[in-house]
Amino acid sequence: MIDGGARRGRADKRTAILAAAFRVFAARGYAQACVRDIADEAGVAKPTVYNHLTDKESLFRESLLAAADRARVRLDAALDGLRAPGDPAVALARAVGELAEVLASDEVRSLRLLALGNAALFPELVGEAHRRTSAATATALADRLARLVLSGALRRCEPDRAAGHLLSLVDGALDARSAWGSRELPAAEARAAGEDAVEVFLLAYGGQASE
Amino acid sequence: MIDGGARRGRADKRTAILAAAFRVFAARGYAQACVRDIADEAGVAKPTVYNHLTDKESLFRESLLAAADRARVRLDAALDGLRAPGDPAVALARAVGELAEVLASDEVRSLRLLALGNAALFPELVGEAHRRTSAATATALADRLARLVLSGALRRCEPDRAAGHLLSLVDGALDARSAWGSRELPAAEARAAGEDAVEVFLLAYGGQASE
DNA sequence: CCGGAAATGAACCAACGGGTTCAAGTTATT
DNA sequence: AATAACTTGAACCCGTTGGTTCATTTCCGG
Repeated sequence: MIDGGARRGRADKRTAILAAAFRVFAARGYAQACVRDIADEAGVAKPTVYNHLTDKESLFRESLLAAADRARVRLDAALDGLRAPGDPAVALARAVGELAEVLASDEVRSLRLLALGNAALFPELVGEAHRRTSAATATALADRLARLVLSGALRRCEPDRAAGHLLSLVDGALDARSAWGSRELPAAEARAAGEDAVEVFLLAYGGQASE
Repeated sequence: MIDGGARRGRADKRTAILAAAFRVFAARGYAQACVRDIADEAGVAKPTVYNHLTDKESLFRESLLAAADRARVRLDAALDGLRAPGDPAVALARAVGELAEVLASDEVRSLRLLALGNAALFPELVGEAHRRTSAATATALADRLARLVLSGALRRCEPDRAAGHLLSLVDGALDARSAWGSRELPAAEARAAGEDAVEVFLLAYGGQASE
């Protein structure tokens, strides 16, 4: 999120470049994206790109990590609904539905795809992106689930493990319905996938009351 | 699996080329893999490659689809254990453990990664690979689960939906434990992930006896 | 409004790699 | 043995693209 390098050039150009880079990389893939296109998309001249970032590789790294941080914010926000009081079951369905929507969004999907698809070239990025998004979401969700256990809405269990299971169900449902992302998934359907996941999750983890 | 084009050149060379191509693509990624390397890996001269396949793109397509068909065979084999008689719960754990091992294997992981990572260049391949592996496995598993429902080992449910849930749990567990595949997963751990998935699955779907 | 940093565009370089060609050697088939 | 198909290796062509240079213009802080 923060890296304290002495920035060169105007900051707004830099962020425009990184955002454009991510879009172009996502659309064409790393190798097929040429710096020229990225510069155009950013509304900037090619030398300007090289004034801000040393080379194409760092362009990829930085733009991807920035996207990961943006994704993290959105994922966290989706789970924030679980902090509000109210019926835990409906809150869970709502929050996870929202989470599924975010996970199915273009930006988040592209992020994961780009990291995975270029693992050969950027091995560190896979783990780093995973840490900043999936892993972070898992622990955040585990925290929320722990409270639900205490409140009796969920049966006694290990929150981390349960969070992993719930996220697996969501991811899996999204993958299956979109055929690995080859079919565009409308927001409503993504939300439905999330709610479906919650339903099964509650079958396994629900408290006595919700069974 | 079969495509009836009039084959040119010696058949053994062709299969060697496709196998080598898949290995090189998996190791370096599509764009970074050069035809020269593939020819070397196959123990063949470059023009020979172009004698069998028109260009690099078809080289990728064919090698990937061939790998998908190989994967399909292994996936089906893993589920075949469910046909044997015996305690359904242990059979399920064993079969899904084996399935997880196959899913975590280099070849199957690479296949998925290559298809997803080059979706921009080969959009059709994503759906096709998904159909030949994940989707096929899902329906095969659904068939097995249906029998388990009839035998009373599982509670009444829609087999397709249940199969999707079980596979989600397996995939998710593998992704989480390997950090999206960035950490190599030993076979034993993969198997454990599969068995863990079955455990939760049975919590949600187990018959009265297994609860 | 002034001065230095930053942005521009155009031209340029060099490496890389897909794809072809060709003459010579090898393998099957009849 | 003869013939046709296949393979080989090496050289070659050429488009693409990452990265640089530079003279000129634009922008922003003081």
